[in-house]
Amino acid sequence: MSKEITSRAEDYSQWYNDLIIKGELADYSAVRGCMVIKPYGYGLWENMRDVLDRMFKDTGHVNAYFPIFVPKSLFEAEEKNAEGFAKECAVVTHYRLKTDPDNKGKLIVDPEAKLEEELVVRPTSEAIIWNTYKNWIQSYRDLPILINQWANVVRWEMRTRLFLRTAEFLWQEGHTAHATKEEAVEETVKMLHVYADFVENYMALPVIKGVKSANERFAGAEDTYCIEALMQDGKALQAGTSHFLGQNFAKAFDVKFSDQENNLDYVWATSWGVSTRLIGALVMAHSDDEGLILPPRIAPIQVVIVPIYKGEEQKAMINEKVKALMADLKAKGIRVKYDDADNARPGWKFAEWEKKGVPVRLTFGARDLEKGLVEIARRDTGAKQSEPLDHLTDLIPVLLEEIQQSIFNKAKDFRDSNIRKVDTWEDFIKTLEETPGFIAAHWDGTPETEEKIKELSKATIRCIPLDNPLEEGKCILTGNPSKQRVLFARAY
RNA sequence: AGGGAAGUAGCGCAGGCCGGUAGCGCAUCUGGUUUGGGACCAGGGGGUCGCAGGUUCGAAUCCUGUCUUCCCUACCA
Repeated sequence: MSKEITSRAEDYSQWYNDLIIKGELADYSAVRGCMVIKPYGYGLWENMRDVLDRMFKDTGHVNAYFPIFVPKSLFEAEEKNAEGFAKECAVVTHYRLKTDPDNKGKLIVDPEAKLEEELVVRPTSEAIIWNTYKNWIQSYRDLPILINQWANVVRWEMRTRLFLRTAEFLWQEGHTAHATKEEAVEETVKMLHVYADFVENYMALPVIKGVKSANERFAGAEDTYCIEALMQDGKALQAGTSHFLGQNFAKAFDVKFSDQENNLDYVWATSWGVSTRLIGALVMAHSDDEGLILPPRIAPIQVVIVPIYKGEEQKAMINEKVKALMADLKAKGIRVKYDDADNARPGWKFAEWEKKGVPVRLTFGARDLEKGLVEIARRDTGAKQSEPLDHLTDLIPVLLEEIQQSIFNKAKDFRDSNIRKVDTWEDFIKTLEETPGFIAAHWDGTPETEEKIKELSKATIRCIPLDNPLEEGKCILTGNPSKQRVLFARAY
């Protein structure tokens, strides 16, 4: 936990925003609620995307692309889904502008160019995709369809936050169609595990896998599975979701298939997605007051080299040694950057790369090099040590892995020490105020009680963990009998 | 939508109560000296003070209206 972080939300907000802006990940744009992802931040997203894409393909999926516009009539076909998103849709109503007759040089929307049917800018793609699948599926031989799409979506949120909740965001959405319920459920759970694998092993962020309660379920889903992560201020963040959609979309879009016995039945569906919100999770979970801390496996730059020299002669000597090392490191697949800009001093560069969270910094100083040494600094711990130049090629890959593990362990220790069992309402409120984090508590299983708890405490049920042990108990609010604890937290 | 705050140089802010030619820090540009943890000196450029009215000899400042943004509630990957 960062020494400057207080429990006050606005301080934490400020800290978070500064990290992202000063770390060069993203910035606010001219468009309300939308962000500009800068090259460094986009590089991070690309690395995450590449790993996920490989995982999707390894589990049998292929990529495709569907339109950004969804005709309103298609959008409203699955009622619950449409209702769930209706409040936050951007809608295209016209297709042309014209010069304002009263004010030359200005444009107005041409009232003559009103669309016959409005187009919804996709907040998610189930509607357009299932309308398409209808034409692709006739027989069990056409199944399963295992498609993923990398896309942008728009959700017109009232309140926005860089990466966590922007009006437009980038994501992937998988949409699969299956012949049986069992196969669809299996797919839903399989993809949840893919997400957990990615977030834990690449983003170094421990997650809890679970199922959402009815209140928190995706609009139009039968079951929503999720991974939940804990941020440094003790609030939870939903890091990814995988939905079992049952036959809801198949029924809404009339997607039927003939099975092997020639029976006609509706298709079973899943959808699953993670977004650029993951970058927000990464920032909030690992950073400190000096800036970002990026896990080596997805960091855009894994090693940065800063030279320190006096005069051209030393500079040339250092350049030569750096060039040789860089060639070796690149041959091992390590992303390395040489910061040889001569308009900034070393101290400036150190601070700058620390803000950007580069896992390892090498300082090539003329003084050390005379002894054949190079200083290695770890971003995660701040530790510095000098090592012989000729050992670096072997040492750095090992060090990067060690840092990856170390960041994960730190986050896991924090998470584990902030899951608390609570049995009374008084303790529940007190724990939320004094030591925020996950709270494992009994709940009577009714949506009404969940709603009441949310109203009174601002805490929601984050999930019912997958491997949750059964345990007799009493609901913390109503005292009614309960068979298991569920995880509560205040959330982003 | 309800409650609170703010709009002044690219960024961050002061000035406002008490009207009198627009200020500071960072950034930027020029020249020079520097380089082992955000260098220093000197000089320069950049603003119709959110917008529209009003009061006044004179408005960043006072008054009225208006727009925008942020924070707290509601919604949400």
